[in-house]
Amino acid sequence: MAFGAGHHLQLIDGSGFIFRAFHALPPLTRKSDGLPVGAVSGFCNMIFKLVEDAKGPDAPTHVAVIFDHKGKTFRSDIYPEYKANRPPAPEDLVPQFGLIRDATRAFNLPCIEVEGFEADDIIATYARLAVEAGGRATVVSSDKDLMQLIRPGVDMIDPMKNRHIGPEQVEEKFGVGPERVIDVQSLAGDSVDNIPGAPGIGVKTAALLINEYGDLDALLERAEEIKQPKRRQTLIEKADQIRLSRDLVTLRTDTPLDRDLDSLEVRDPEPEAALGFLAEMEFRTLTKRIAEKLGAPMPEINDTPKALEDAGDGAAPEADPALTAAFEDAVYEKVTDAAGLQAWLDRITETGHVAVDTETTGLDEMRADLVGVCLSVAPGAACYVPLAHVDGEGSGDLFGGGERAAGQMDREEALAMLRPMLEDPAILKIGQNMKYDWKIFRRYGITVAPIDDTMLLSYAMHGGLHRHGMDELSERYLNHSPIPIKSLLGTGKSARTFDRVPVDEAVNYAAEDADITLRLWKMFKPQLHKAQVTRVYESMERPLIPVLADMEMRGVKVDRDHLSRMSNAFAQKMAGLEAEIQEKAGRSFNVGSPKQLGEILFDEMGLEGGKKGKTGAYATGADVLETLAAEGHEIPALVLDWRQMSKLKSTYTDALQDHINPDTGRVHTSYVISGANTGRLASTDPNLQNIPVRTEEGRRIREAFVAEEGNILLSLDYSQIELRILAHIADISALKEAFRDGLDIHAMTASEMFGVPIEGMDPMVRRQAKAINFGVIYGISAFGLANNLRIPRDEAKSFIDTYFERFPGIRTYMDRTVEEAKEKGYVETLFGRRIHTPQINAKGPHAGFARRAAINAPIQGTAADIIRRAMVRIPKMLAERELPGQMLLQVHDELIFEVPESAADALSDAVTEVMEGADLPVIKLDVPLTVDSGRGKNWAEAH
DNA sequence: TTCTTCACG
DNA sequence: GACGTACGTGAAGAAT
Repeated sequence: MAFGAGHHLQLIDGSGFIFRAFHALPPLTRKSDGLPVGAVSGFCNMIFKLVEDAKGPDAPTHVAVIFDHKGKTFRSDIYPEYKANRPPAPEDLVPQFGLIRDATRAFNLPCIEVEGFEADDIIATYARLAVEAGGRATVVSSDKDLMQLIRPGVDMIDPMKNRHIGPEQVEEKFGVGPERVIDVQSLAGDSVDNIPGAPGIGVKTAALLINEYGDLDALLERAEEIKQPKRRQTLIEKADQIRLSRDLVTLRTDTPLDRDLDSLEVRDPEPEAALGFLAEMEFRTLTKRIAEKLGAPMPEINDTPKALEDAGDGAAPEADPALTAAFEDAVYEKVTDAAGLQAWLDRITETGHVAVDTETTGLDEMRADLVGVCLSVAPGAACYVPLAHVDGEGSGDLFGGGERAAGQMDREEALAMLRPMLEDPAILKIGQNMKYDWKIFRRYGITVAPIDDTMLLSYAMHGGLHRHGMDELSERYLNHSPIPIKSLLGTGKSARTFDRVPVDEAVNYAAEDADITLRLWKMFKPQLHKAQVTRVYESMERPLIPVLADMEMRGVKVDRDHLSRMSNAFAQKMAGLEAEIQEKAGRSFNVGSPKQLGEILFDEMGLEGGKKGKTGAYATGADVLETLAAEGHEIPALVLDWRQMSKLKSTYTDALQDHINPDTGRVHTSYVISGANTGRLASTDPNLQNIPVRTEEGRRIREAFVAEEGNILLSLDYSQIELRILAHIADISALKEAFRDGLDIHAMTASEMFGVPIEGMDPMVRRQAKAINFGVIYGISAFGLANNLRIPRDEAKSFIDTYFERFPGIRTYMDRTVEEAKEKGYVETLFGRRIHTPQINAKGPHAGFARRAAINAPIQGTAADIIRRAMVRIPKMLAERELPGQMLLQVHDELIFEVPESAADALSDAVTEVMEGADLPVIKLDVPLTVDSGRGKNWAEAH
C-alpha cells in the first residue's frame, strides 16, 4: 500500500543524536577492550524506547534513521566558511560513527545518507513528501535547526529529554513561531556553524524585529524605518550577508533520495541481528531487556577483559559452523539480464552489505579489462555477472574465437545498475584486496565506498602469523581450498585470459571467491574489537586504500630515452668487462653464474677464503669479492663492476622501460598494504622503493623519473625517524635531548661512548657510533656489528658493552620487548599495531632471528604507522586548502610529490606540517619529528 | 620452484 | 660448546 493518509513517518536524526549523546552521556567503554561505546549505548536505548512507545494509534508506520554524509555539502559551495571552524570529531567518538550505523542496521532500520547534503535536508525532504502524500511525520531530534519544519502534519520529539516540541517550545526558543524560525536564524547567525547573520543581532533582537515587521523580506525592504541607528545601518549594509545566511539555514526539501517513502515501512527487528550486536557491544542490561521484549533467548556475553585472556598462541580461532559449512552445497547463480541483477541489488539493499569481486583480463589494474562481477550477500549465496566473455575454446589465435559469448548483460548497462549500489554510503562493499577492485571500478568511472577488506582485517589481527592471501585465509579459517585459478587459466604458454574462460566454468570459480570473502568478513569483523586493533584497521589500513589507489593510478612520469641510453652504455661496458674477466680467467664462462665464478676463483685459481654454503656452492657475494679485491686480485674487482652494471641494466634501465604504460606514458607501481609484517608498505611491478641512490652511477637512474612540464618533483623525508622513535620508546634522555637540540646524533653517541669531544671528531669514530646506533634498531649482536664494521668480534662486543653501560635504557627496552613477545606472542607499535612473533619461543637458530625481529618491529612499525597516518591526512589536507599537486610515491620514510612549480613552496610547507604532526593526537613523541625536503625537475635532483 | 645476489629504507 | 646471525622488503638470473 502506498504511503498516504493514516501513515506516520518517523525521521530519526542519527547524526545529531550521535554528537548530543556523546557529550551528554557519561563516557562508557566496552569492558573487554576499552572500545568507547557511550554514544552507541545511548542510541540503542533511544531506539528501544521509540520501539516501546510505538504502540497504539500513534505508532509510526514508516521509519528511517538519517545521517550526515561525510565530506562537504552544497552549503560549502555557497559559502566556503560554512562550518569551517568545526574542530575534528573527538578521538573517542570517531569509532562510534560506524558502530551507530551498524546498530541501525542491526535493528533492521533503514540507514540513510546522501552525499553533498546534511541529515537535516534529507529529513526536510522526507517530511515534505510525507505531508504531500497525505500522511504525517515526526522528527526525532534535539536540533533547533529542524524546528523550522514544524507545521500541521510535522511534529518533533526531543529524544534526549524525551519531550514533545511544538509551536510553544519553538516560540520559547526563538520568540517566533516555526514558520518564522528561518528569518530569525538568518539574522541571528550561528557561531557553531559559522553562519554570519547580522553582526550585533542575536535571537532576541531578531525576534523583536521579525515580529514587528512580519517577515525577513519586509524587514529588509523597510530597513530605513528602524529607529535605532546602529541596527538600521547593519541591516542595510549587511542585507546580502543576511540573505546568504538565509540560504544556509533554509533546509532543502528537494534532496535527491534513493529510497521512496514506501520502502521505509516499519519492519520487525530480527532478534538474532539485534541481540548479536548488543551482545557484541556487551550491553548487559539492554540486551536482557530487548531479549525479553523480543521473546528471544539472552545471548551469551563475553566481556572478560582481553588482557586476562590467553592471547596469540597462533591457533586459528574456532570457526562458526555456518561459515565453514558446505561450500559444495552452495548454489551460485549466473546473472544474465537486468531483472536478474535487480533481484540481487534488492537483496543487497536489504542486507546493507555485499562482498564484491571483479574478474578481469589480467593482473595489471591499469590495463586489465572488466570481464565479470561477483556478488555475495550471505554464506553460500553468491552470483556471477558475466560481462565480457568471448567464445572460442582454446583459440586465442588469429582464427576463430573472439566472438562475444551469448547470455551476457551489456557491460555499460550492468555498470549503470551497479553504480548506485557501489557508491551508496549506506551499503558496505566488502572485498579481498579491495584496492584492486576499487581501481578497476574507478577506471569505469565508479568510486566504490564505503569499503571493508578481509585481507586488511586479517593483516590487522594476524600480522606476523601468516600471509593474508585469500587461499591462505580460506584454508586456515574456513577449512576450504578454493578452486585454483590455474585450473581455469592454465599455465605457461597455453595460459588464457579470464575472458576466454567459458561462462559456465567461470561462474563457480568467481562466485566462490565472493562467497569466501563474505564468510571471512563475517568471521573477522566481529573479532576486530576483541583483538583490540580496531583503531589500527580504521585509521591506518582501511583509509589507505583509496589514497594508495589514487597514487598508483596517477603513476610517475619516466623518460624512456634516458633509460634506453643508459642501457646501451651499460651493455657496452659489460661486454668490455666480460672480455677482460674471461681473458684473465683463461677461459670463457658465465660471469653471471655465482657457481661458475666460485669454481674459477677458488678451485682453478686456488684463492684463499672460499667458503661453501649449505647447498655446497662457494659464496661469492659482494663482501667476499671485496675482501679478495682488497688483497689485490683483479678478477673479483672486475666482477664487482660487472655485477653492478648487470644489476642496474636488468633490474632498472631495461625493466623500467617495459613498465611504462602506453596510455599514460607513466609507470604505475602497486603497493602491497599487507606486504610487510612491520606495517611498512611493499612496492611491486615495478618496485619503486629500491631505485638506486647509493652509487653515483645508480643515482643517474633517478634522473629518468621526471615531472610534467611546468611541474617539479618534491621529496619530503623524515630525518632519522627510527632513531627518534627508539629514543622515545626506550626513554633515553641523552638521545632525546640531542634530538631536541638538533645535534648530530651519531657524533653525540660517539662522544658519550668514548669520551671524545664532538668538535674535530675522527670520522672513523663517528662511523662506528653510527653503526652501533643502527645495530641497536636491528637487535644488535657482536657478530653482526663485527661484520658490518669489519672489526674483530671481541672488539665489537666491547663496543656494545660500552654502549649499554652508557645507555642502560636500551638494554631494558630490548629485554622488556623480548619478554613481552614471549608472554603475549606479539609486540606492539606505539599506535597499537600488533606484530605476532610465533617463533620467539623456538629453539635453535630461529630463536635469534625471532628475538631481533621482535626488537626491531616496534621501532620500524611505529615509523611505518607515522607515515601511514600522514599519508591518510595529506590528500584531505590538499583538497581542503585547494593546493594543486599530488602525492606520487612512498619510500618508507619519504614521500614524493608532483606539483606545479608555482605551488611548490605552499605544498612543501603544508605537507611538512602534516608529516611532522602525524604522531598526534594519539600520542605525542618526546622527540620532535623533523622533515627534510628537496626539489627538482627529476628525482635525482629532488632527493 | 629455490637459491643467490643486490637494490632500497 | 657449536650453531650462524644484524631489521624489513622485491626482482632477476642461475640452478635445480
